[in-house]
Amino acid sequence: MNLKLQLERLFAASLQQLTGLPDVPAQVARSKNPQFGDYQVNGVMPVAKRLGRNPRELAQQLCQQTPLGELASRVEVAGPGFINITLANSFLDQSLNAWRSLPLLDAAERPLTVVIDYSSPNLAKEMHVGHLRGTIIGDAIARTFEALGHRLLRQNHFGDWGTQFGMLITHMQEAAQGLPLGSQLRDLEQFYREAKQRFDADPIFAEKARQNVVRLQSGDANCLAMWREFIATSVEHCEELYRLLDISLERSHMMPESRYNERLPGIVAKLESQGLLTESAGARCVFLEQFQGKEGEPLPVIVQKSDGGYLYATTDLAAIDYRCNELAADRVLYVVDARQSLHFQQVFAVARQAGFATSDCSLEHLSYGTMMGKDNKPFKTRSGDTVKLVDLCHESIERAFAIVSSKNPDMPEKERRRIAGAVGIAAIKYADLSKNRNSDYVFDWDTMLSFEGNTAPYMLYAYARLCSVWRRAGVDLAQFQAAVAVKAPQERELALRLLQYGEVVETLAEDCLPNQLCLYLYELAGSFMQFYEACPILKAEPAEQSARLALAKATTRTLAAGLELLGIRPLEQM
RNA sequence: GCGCCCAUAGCUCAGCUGGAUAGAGCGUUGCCCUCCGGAGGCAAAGGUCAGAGGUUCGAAUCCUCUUGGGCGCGCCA
Repeated sequence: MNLKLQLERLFAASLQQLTGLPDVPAQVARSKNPQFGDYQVNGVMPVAKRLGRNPRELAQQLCQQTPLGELASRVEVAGPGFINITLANSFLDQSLNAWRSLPLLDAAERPLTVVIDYSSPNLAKEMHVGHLRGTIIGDAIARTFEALGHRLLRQNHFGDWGTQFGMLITHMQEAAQGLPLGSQLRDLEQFYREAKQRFDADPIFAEKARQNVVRLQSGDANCLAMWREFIATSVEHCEELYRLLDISLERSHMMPESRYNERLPGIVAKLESQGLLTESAGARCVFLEQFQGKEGEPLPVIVQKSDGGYLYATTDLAAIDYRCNELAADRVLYVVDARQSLHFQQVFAVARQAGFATSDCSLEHLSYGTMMGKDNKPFKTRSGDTVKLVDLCHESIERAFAIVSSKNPDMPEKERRRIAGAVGIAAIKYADLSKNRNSDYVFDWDTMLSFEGNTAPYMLYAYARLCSVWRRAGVDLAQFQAAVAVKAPQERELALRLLQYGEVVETLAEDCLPNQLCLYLYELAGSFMQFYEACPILKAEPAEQSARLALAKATTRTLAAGLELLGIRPLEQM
């Protein structure tokens, strides 16, 4: 169900017929202003300009030649050459009634293999707020592609192989005596800080750490064993968070850096055989003309250090090779923060040049901005430390619990805890997802936990209210079958909004901006609230009641499905 | 020095990739409970879209410059 696409095709076809020009888009868009109908055709004016014709005249002809049938109740030329379309109520009814027995989303006409690289924490430390956005946004995008029937492959490219592991292993060797390792690693952040302190302060420790990196990478059994133990603990920490945040990443999606280790020499060899490698100050680099550094000197992509070690650019090249050639990806999406944009530009360019990425494989860096505190500086604790993700989640749940308790003092505590758990996590996710990922955003507890405005609590409330209607009506949602019959303006508005679900989700798979879906769901919830105020359901006459319940059912399904794409579980009561 | 991103209502943010009179929420000022969950709905006030040029039927959106902010630029990831 994609009204926009349906109209676009109708008008584009007759525009082509009318002008003889191939591939002219009709530029159908939702109308912002209700006086301009539901949809508008914007594509006539540019074409008229190109052909030196009168745009209003051409628009008039286009209206007459486009077979809209029963679809529209009003089609008119307006302004300099817009065509405004008002859909017929009967068409809205028919479409909604047909939709009842269909999946909410159409399967993609051309299913793609889409690889998405997200979350990808560094296992040396515990996950902190810096990982939040990528994890949440990536997860929503992944769920969306899946729902549209694409072949979606999650890749959790976590950092388990860097230089820091030498440091951590050394600290484990020296500090592990006495306490069992498990208890030491309970606070990974603390453990990392201690190791880092010793590394910076003690040259002997630092030297041992460097040796341990070499031993680890060359397969020393002892080092490997300690490394495995550390990684296992760290992975458990991540998984605990994924469960808490309801993130769809699982073991099978783990494709850490270490897994590319044995491929790295081959990557460098291929670059060399293609004459792309240059040695500079002992390091092996690829220089591309389009990248310049300070003072206009060429900027290298270093793929092998002077000591022979490999770098994350090398691993990323190996990952591109794997994703494009072995996984046969059509699109590879990197949900990584904006500061790495130069890195990805370089790596993508080298990958193309060297043929690791074929020309029909699209490499996309979906970057996102920084999470800021209320002071407009990167979000930190009062003492200036990074905030651990677990702590953030628990604080959110606690705050939600206080709010839920004040709203429902008589509810059993267990129930309030359950609701607070869902609301607290939903609030964090929704606050992030509802903002355009490209910009930095200010993290504010009061705004995100507010029940007013475009927030998780408002959305969950709207859903709970819907569920309450079903309980009151004594009707089983799954069993209920009745036809929609739109009359009141609020019913019409809601019906139209419902039918736009598909086009919104399909757009999301194009531009990967989940805030578009949030906005849609917020407007849907708003349309429902207005309908709910203006059109009584339970007190209506039987015929009217079942038509309204039919609208309510479509709303319930759509809201639940949309929230699920965002990784948010709706609550039946709150 | 070079490059990327950002600047929209008092505050927090949208603006669907160039469409008509720039929209929400908070806050402010009012209104609506004989009503299915008031955790709601309705309304008002609030704007030089940082500034200046340019492109064109049409610009918050594209181009150039200026100002102000964030980030990144050789062996960390």
